[in-house]
Amino acid sequence: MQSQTPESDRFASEFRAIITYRLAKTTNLLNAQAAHVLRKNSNLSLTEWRVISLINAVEETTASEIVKTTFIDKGQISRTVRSLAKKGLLLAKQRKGSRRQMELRLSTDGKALYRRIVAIMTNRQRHLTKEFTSEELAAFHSALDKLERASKMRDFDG
Amino acid sequence: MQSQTPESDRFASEFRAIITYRLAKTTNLLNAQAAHVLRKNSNLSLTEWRVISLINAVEETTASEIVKTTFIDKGQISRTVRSLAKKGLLLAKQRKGSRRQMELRLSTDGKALYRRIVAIMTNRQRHLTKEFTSEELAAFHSALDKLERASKMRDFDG
DNA sequence: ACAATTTGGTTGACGTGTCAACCATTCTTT
DNA sequence: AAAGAATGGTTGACACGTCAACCAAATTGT
Repeated sequence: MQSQTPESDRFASEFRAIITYRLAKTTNLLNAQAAHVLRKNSNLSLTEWRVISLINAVEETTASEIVKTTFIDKGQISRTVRSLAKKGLLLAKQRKGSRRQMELRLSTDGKALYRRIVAIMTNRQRHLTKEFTSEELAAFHSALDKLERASKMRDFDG
Repeated sequence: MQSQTPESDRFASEFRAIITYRLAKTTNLLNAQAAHVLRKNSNLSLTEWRVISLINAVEETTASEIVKTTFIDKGQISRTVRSLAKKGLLLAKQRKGSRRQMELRLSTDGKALYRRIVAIMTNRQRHLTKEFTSEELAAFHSALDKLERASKMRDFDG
């Protein structure tokens, strides 16, 4: 068995203070957890799952709209859409009045899978936030907003 | 020009609420920012930078200790250590009394590079947190702690 | 109507992250 | 002292992310 104390070592104090480091670590842990849950309950990757959720939320969308909201690379979205289509989980058809935009929707299988997985993921979300008061949650979101805004700056030398 | 509103679209409300999604997005933005800053000011990858900082903080360490604190994959650490050694930024020598543990330290070049980059990164850290009160910062860290603890659970079905 | 620009999407190359197998060494148990 | 388990580290295979080039369609400017 290993020590339970998180970061029970001499790095601890120095690095807990660095916000990006902490954030990256927590996100990695959470992503690994999500990937594990998905692997166990489906054959979806995390990106595939995110794309499915997104499409489900708006019924019908396009690749570029997904890119704009998620900031996931457009190449990756292109490939993910194709793999989901190949798995029969989404339907991509020409949007009428356009010869290049694709109208993306979940297939019947896709919707069913979504419903099955979202139930599990909602449990997870509940578990993750159960020690948060609603004020804490709001504060957390607002902190993320601030960080996102601050992430636009590119130069810190000079 | 594009709309300035973050997520000024129909996905917004649904997904802002999902904490892991928000977290992943913010972390991606911040990591991209860090990678950009590093590319501009050095030839270090983000992982290399993290390893350098870690080693600097404790003077002397081993690969496995880095793995334990960062949760970065040990294979990746192994390769990163090698590439840093190849760049002449760190020294890996046999720890005495052990024929397999490597004692890792920064070289003179490594220390100089660290000092140069850490100045920039400290500016960045300041920029990122400048809109935070110290209470907000503490609350943010505590929220990350809670999430980290909650990330250990693996099953949400059943 | 035409050229120039922007947009939607695809592809290839490459770097990084992740997993599992593996080996040598060290520690534990008997 | 030997067997078995645990540890430190390396490697290969592969999935995923990221960047840039590219193409066709659509929009804008003149």
